[in-house]
Amino acid sequence: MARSNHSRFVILGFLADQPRSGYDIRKVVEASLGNFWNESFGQIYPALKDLEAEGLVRKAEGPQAGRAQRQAYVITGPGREALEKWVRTPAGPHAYRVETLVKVFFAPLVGPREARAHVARFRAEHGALLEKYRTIGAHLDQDCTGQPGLPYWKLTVACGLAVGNAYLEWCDEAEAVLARLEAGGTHA
Amino acid sequence: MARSNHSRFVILGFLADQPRSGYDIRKVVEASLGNFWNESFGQIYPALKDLEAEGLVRKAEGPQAGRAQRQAYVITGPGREALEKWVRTPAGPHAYRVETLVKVFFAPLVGPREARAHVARFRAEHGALLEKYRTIGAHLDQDCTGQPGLPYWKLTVACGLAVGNAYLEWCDEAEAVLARLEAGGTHA
DNA sequence: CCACTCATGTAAAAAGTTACATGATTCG
DNA sequence: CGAATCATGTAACTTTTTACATGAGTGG
Repeated sequence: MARSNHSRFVILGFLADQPRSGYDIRKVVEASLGNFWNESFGQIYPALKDLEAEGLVRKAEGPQAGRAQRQAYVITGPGREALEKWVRTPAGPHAYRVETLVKVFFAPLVGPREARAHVARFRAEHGALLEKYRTIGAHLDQDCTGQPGLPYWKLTVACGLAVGNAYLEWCDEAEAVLARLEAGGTHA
Repeated sequence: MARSNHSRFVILGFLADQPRSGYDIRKVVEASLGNFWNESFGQIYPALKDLEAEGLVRKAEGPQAGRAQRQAYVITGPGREALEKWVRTPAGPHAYRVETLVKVFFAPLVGPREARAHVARFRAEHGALLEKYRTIGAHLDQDCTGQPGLPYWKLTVACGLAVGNAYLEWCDEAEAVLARLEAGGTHA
């Protein structure tokens, strides 16, 4: 089964919006796809080279805006076609690994106290994430008014909020269950 | 930063419960950690060899229950120690990649109709997942009554349910937004 | 001038998936 | 006996992370 190589298309996606350098792409991925996707330089720079070799992007000519070493890339016609094709393609199954849940699963080995610590950290993490999503949402409303992408982008933020809230509610439930176990139970 | 090599510990975790073969481990991971973790044979068999070389597990002796070729492994004292240490160690940041959200993010390129298709598939996927979690929850209640791990295991299922429901609710919201866009909007 | 950020890139390692090869056992 | 399942394992490949090396420009 041919692999889908998502990184390439994420890069193309941001070049479709405007010319950007590898460094720019990294930043914009972090700021917008944020916590449901990320790309490291180790992926971006080689991918840009490959994309150029295949004619899906080309180097922006002339003096670059900003710093001297900066090299922006521009998407090409075939690049746009490849991108749109990928966007239309059904997503693969949603695989996710949640280390915290695995540790809660095995927590009978170490007792409810340790499990509660995991839950507490998980709560802090997702609390912070929710804050971040709220900030992103506010920025979107301010900076992107009128842009056709806005409703789509807000939906992705809404998903982060919905799931983040679900995690926090689960933390409440877990905390209650584990506190009762710790109070009442005899454990190793 | 030394990597944590989670697979090893998941394997140890299931050997702590009872002796199992690589094949067994694969099955039990799928059945219990299910959709928030998975291990493939390509990870399990090499990992078992390594664990044995390090003295964290050993081969079960004598004729194996079940088939002839079956080779079960048993966790050792040091293995148990290493496992408990890992279970106590704080989980790393919760990284997750949601391909569907990336495609929704870039969907302005292809219009609301395509975005709705992504949402519909996402809904079907998570609907099925919720069913699975309910089944697992029911099995837990039936088969694991009285086992000390039960409340912990139920918590992991509860988390799957909470998040799955959040995804479904988001699908409703997304569907509504996109339907409005498709009806009213002029798009490329 | 020094520290910091901007910027590009490579090399190596780690992690994970997939496909394949092999053979035993069970069930119809 | 043939098909399906049980069972183990390897090799190749893809993907991703991490660490490192390098150097230019900016601000104090």
